[in-house]
Amino acid sequence: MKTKQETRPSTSERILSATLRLMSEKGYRSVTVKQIAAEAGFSEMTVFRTFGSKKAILDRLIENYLYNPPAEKTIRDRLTYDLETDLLMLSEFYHETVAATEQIYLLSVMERSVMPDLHVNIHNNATKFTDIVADYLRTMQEQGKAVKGDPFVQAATLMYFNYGKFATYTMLPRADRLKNLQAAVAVIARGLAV
Amino acid sequence: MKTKQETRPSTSERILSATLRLMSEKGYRSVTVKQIAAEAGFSEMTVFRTFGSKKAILDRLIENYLYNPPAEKTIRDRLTYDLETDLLMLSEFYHETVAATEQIYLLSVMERSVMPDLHVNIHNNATKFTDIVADYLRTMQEQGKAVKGDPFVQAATLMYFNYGKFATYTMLPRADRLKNLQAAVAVIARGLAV
DNA sequence: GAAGCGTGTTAGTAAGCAGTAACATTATAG
DNA sequence: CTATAATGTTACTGCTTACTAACACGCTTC
Repeated sequence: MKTKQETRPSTSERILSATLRLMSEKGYRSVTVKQIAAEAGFSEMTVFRTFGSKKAILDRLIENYLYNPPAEKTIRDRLTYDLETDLLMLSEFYHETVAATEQIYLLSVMERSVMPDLHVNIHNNATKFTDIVADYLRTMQEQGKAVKGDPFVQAATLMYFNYGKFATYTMLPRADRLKNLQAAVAVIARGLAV
Repeated sequence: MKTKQETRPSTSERILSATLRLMSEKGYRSVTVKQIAAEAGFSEMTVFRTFGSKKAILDRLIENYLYNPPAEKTIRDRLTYDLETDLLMLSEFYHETVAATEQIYLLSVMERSVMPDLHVNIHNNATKFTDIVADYLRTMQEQGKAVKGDPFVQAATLMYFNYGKFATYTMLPRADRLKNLQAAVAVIARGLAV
């Protein structure tokens, strides 16, 4: 535990972020420890001294992710109960959240057959988010502010859209991740309005 | 060229499909030639005799895909110019098309840093499909049967949704790929109706 | 300045894997 | 039945890569 003052990242932190950067691009097997060391700015020996094995670095990455789950805290406080406003806010929040863990997402996709738990975990987080949106839509239906229908299917419509957009821009990096998000959400909001 | 009568697949065909099956799960590097041989029901030697190298199998797979592009033929003929009907038909057609090439899709995702061309090619096919939907929506707008707006953004809304659904079920295989497709498309169709 | 810690360097081992060579066996066609 | 094509078996080479051992260097701290 260092002082809270942000200093130069530690050796293990630099190795971890280098590993994540490389493996989210090429996958576990294609990345060599030598490449990790070079990316982190150390010698290969230091990597082995710090983590013991290549596998241990990956394990630590996943452990770190699982212990710092994407925060879903205070979205509910920000609801205005105006349909389009809220759906846009929820979508923007989703994109912020997943953008922060997109490298872990890519890794989980590429190594899904080796570490199915991680991939399922990430999927479950998305489902949780969909549940929140579904809860919201149920409330809106009760208030006569949203069209009647299965709220989970309605929420999933929005979330599959958001996921499709996220995945596209994550695997094919370009600018403008959120380009046209407002206009697209407006279409869905209109489809859900009364 | 054998007779047209469908016989037992040839050696090279069996090796190719075994390779695609394995590599779409684990990626190029994690699959050994020995595993390919076992999956195809041959000895390792036969694989090398047939293709010369591991890389050559992959090259052939991609070549086959590029020479048999997903057919987009006669969708336009099937349009009814009823918004929801057509958007559902287009979505179903999209899912049929991509389901047929989902293994190539998975491979292109996992090897995207090694073969960016394939990944971009697949993305371009999706964009072409979006263009078709956008053309359709433009026509519908002109006929006063769809709400005014940028038709490409409208089409992309539907297609990001479809892609999100496809990707979810492809990377996390379960039954019911098209479950709730109709209800979800109905939401989007409602958002696009006049 | 001595001790200890973090890091680098060099050399090496062991395992896995792509690919080759040579010969044996089985299946198929004429 | 025989010749040929397809496939199997075994043994091997060479390369890559995870990982270890041993020693050297420099920086901080007391």
